Amino acid sequence: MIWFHRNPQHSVENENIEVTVCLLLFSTFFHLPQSIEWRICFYLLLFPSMKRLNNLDTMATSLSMCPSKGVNERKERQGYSEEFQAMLDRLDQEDSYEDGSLVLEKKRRLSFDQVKALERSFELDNKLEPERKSKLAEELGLEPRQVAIWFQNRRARWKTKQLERDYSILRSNYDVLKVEYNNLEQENETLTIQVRELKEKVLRGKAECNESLKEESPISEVRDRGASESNSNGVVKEESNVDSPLCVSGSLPSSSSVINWLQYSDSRGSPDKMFQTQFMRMEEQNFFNVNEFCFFSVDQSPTL
DNA sequence: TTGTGTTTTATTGCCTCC
DNA sequence: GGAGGCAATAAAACACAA
Repeated sequence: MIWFHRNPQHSVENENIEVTVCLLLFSTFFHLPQSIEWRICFYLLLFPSMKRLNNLDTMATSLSMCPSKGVNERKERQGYSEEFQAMLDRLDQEDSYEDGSLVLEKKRRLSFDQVKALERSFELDNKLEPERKSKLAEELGLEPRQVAIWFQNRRARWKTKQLERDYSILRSNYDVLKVEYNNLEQENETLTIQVRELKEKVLRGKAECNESLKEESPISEVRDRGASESNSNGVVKEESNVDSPLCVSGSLPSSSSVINWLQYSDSRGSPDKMFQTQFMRMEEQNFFNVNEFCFFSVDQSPTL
């Protein structure tokens, strides 16, 4: 009975041959009749579902090793007894109808030419009007519904491809933006470092100024005292502040005083020109803030 | 040969439009 | 309410590696 195994990818023809060989052996062994009717009955007994997979005539011809085709079907059956012929007809009819509707054929792929014609038609217009559907169906020997289904599935495939294309475009745009963002981030970092260095220079300049003032203080004190003696309204103190604007004790220099100090020290030739130029430019653009040096947040990620 | 993944054909259920 | 479109899915056919 190992012969009767079922395999989904096993062809019906091969299986019929195997069954036939097995039946012949079985019949010989048990002295059973070896007529074609007996073989088919035996076959149907063992494989009641098989009558749906292949039509009975194919099975019968296969079992009898006499293949028949199309118009010869009735002729092939003429060799059967009347009762058996009637049974075949009855089974054929049962096989053709199920719950009042026709049993559908097994799923068949469209031929190359059919697909080519449908593709051509789809390229012209991916929507199918009833007239075109009927015409195409007639030309290709298909059911109008098959044509409609093909167009429907083709539209779905086209849509999927289109989505993939759109995605790849968006992806490449995103990659470009990301590279630009990384460059800007790097630039921002460089500028931040540069600003920090400038700030340190400013503080260092202030310290140097304080030291130099300490050295000059006895002279100025004498001068101040003399001036205050001659003029008691404090004008001289202002003059001394003009000479050294950064030296206002106890607070950081204001931006205007920093500029004045730069001009002052430039006249003496101590800070370098580049430093002054950058500093002035930042001052003009209101970029400079003593407590905050970052140009923009680096935490902000690029978005499309 | 067989298991598995992909493609193609077909069905079902829902929605929109006329 | 019927026709047609669409998304989700089933199932058969096919391709291919092991």
